[in-house]
Amino acid sequence: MKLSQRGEYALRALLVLGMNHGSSVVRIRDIAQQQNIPRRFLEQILNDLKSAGFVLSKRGVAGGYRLQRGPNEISLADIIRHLEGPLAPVGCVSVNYYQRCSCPDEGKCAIRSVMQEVRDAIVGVLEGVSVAHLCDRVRDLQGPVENPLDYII
Amino acid sequence: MKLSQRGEYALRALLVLGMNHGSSVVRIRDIAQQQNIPRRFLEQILNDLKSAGFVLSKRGVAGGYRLQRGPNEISLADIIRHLEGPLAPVGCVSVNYYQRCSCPDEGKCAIRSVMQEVRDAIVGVLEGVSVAHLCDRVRDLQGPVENPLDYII
DNA sequence: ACGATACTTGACTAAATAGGTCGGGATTCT
DNA sequence: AGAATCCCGACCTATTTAGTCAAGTATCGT
Repeated sequence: MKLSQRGEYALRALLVLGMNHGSSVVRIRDIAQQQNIPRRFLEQILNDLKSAGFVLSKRGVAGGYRLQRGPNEISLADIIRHLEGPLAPVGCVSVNYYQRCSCPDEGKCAIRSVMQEVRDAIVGVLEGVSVAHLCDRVRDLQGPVENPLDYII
Repeated sequence: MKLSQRGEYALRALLVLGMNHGSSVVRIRDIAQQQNIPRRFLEQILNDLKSAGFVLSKRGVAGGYRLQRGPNEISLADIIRHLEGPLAPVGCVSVNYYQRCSCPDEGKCAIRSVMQEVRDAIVGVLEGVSVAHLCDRVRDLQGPVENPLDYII
């Protein structure tokens, strides 16, 4: 479950969009500058998030991105699963990306039973946190600010 | 924290050594055959585990490997940390492999605070399980067997 | 002493993944 | 029309993963 750079960028971008939910759209360039993400790379990432249904885009002069669903309907688990694949440390305990492993009997595999616990622990945290929750944490951790763009993410 | 093939092989090998603790040593070939691990690759892995102090080796005709410390003194966290590096999903919440990330203020980073919880959850499980615990689970999951080599791991 | 058996060491390789970059096309606003 | 913005696919380089291989060294039984 090591989060790739790509994954971290995606989370940061979605958090920016979450903080600006309600206002129209945010430009790639603004997100890239504010978060110090390579612009071209971020284009690619947002495109991916778009085809996955996390965000919407608007083209043209006043174009940009915004969240497709409400911030409280998107869990970090969903996002990371889409970006990085399984949350589980091994395929044989993954619910969404199950893959049989080479051991003779999964039901009797001790390593698997531990990994199952690890998976449950990870999923427990990530399913419980939505983009909206992240936004709350930002506001909790920093004092209230006038302009949403002033929040440091 | 996706466990690599190498890491899984290492855990399986250590579990075999744990189940055979007390008897003298176990040959690479036996572990490889029993666990269906490529022999040459396993050589490499055990060598690594040896220089890390997890196992001891004996050369020559009646040679093989055994655990260096007692099975209850080796936690899965230790093993995986050595093999795969940080357990934390991002470097900025890793205790043993801390690495500063690019965000302006770690103390106010909402993503980091979630990742911190994920790390704690993972470490909580893996620190709590030793090779000895794994062996217990094997015996719990399978009925008792005469020969330690008959346990399916 | 000697040969068989096992571990030891270091180099090597092929394929996949990570982390980007780039050029040019399609839309939309003014 | 023209500028700004997203869209799309191809491309690139470095690192990691999953192994393989050859030759060397220690140990034991006879």
